[in-house]
Amino acid sequence: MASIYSAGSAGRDERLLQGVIASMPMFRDVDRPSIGLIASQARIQHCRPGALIARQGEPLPGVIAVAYGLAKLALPRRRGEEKVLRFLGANESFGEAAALLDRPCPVDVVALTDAMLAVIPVRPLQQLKERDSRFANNLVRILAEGLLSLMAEVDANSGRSSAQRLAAYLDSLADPRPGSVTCAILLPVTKTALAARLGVTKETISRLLRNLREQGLIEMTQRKITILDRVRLAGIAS
Amino acid sequence: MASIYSAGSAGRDERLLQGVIASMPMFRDVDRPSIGLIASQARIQHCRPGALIARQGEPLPGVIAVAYGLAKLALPRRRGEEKVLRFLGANESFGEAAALLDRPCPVDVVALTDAMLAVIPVRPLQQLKERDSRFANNLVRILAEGLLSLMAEVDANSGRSSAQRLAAYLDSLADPRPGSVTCAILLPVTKTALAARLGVTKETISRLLRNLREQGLIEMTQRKITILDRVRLAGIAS
DNA sequence: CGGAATGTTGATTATATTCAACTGTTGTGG
DNA sequence: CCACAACAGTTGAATATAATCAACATTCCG
Repeated sequence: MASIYSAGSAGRDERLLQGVIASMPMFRDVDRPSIGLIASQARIQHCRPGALIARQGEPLPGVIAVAYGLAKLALPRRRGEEKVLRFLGANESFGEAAALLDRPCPVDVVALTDAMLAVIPVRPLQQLKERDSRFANNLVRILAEGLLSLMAEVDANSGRSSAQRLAAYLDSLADPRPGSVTCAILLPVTKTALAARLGVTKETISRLLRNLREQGLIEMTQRKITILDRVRLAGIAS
Repeated sequence: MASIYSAGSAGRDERLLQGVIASMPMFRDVDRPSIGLIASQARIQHCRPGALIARQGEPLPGVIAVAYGLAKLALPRRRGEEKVLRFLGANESFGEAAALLDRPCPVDVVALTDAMLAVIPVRPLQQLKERDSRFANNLVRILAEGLLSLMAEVDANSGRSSAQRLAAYLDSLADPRPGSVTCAILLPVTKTALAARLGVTKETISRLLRNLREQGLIEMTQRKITILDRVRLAGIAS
């Protein structure tokens, strides 16, 4: 098992850090000097797939921003299983709530691909929050959005069958244009990871996808899935 | 079915409002004049059990603070069923996130007992947030806490059997002193509401409680439950 | 090439829901 | 105060859903 300390190589390229940090929603409209001060205390971290970026229950090294690559936020379950709460992609960040309250990390954070992260330590953020009302207001917005989207997540996953959750997920991956009848999508992660994301086993995902194929709703070649009847698919998601 | 407009009687007792509002964590250390200004735009609402205080998807009349009584936050499911996210008791509040972002209410809010609420309209709160950094910081704290506790909730409810969730719930109701072997607790709500809170049917709750009784872990007289073996109960919660 | 990771499939089992019937409790109006 | 309706809770039988177990196939990579 990978440890936090072997999660990957780290660096302090100031230019890179400023760029990554300045593009975070958190720092929107925050003045350059403040961003520079934060960047000067942050660090870059490169990760290989499977690297453990943060562990549930342990102190958070800081707010984690993904520059490129993909990670997952997961609740560990007994026997190496886990429930994936969400994926964390480029330009997304994690840990604001726990960092600001000095609470332990509520989830495991694990790299799914090669990834580059910026790790922004906690104290400078807490200080900036006190000093800069623009930043504080951004925090309010980000935390409120996080709360509502987590509620939406709970709403979507409770009281819906696994078939409905899968259909909804596939539909959400499809091109937002509703005009196209068929459309090709590429799963961003393995089917096993998708299963954990939907809260089911890989066996169940395999069977559900087979059903969709047998019903003529999709075609499938490994991670490439073609939606043949988006209307009926959306119907299943109900 | 009760409508929002028949949810109960409303009033504007200024003293009462100031007292209720000043005691909210949101307004801690906020100066009196600001609290007075907020209170002057808020209103008191009395509700009977079953009254619909806010409906999912509709605009929120404002942040809702409970002065006394009990309400539930619930995700409506098909056929009149629902998943209860949490109960809202005296001195708790709801709606900060949706109010600040001008988003529709993410859940149904329903009174479970006679209750008195303060309804604080959205605009004054948004304005105070811009003006008062103390208030903004309180908001950050409250939203971050809400986010973490919702995550803890998801953690507790996923991958645990209904028996484990019930045992954990009963244990959480018990007197925090770990010394006492047996202890009497009183369910704050009906068993049907408890079932919805734990995400199961009332039939399942009935059977689970019967099992606990048959195993000699609890005694039960209606809503009064006596825990006979707290250690084994905590063991079931695992 | 070979081994690890990923995915598939069938059989079996566990968990909780659904349906249906019934009992107990509570609050209200006659 | 009692009758009765509405609500809350119990119980058993049948059913649905997805997990688990076990075996095997496929793909990915070094």
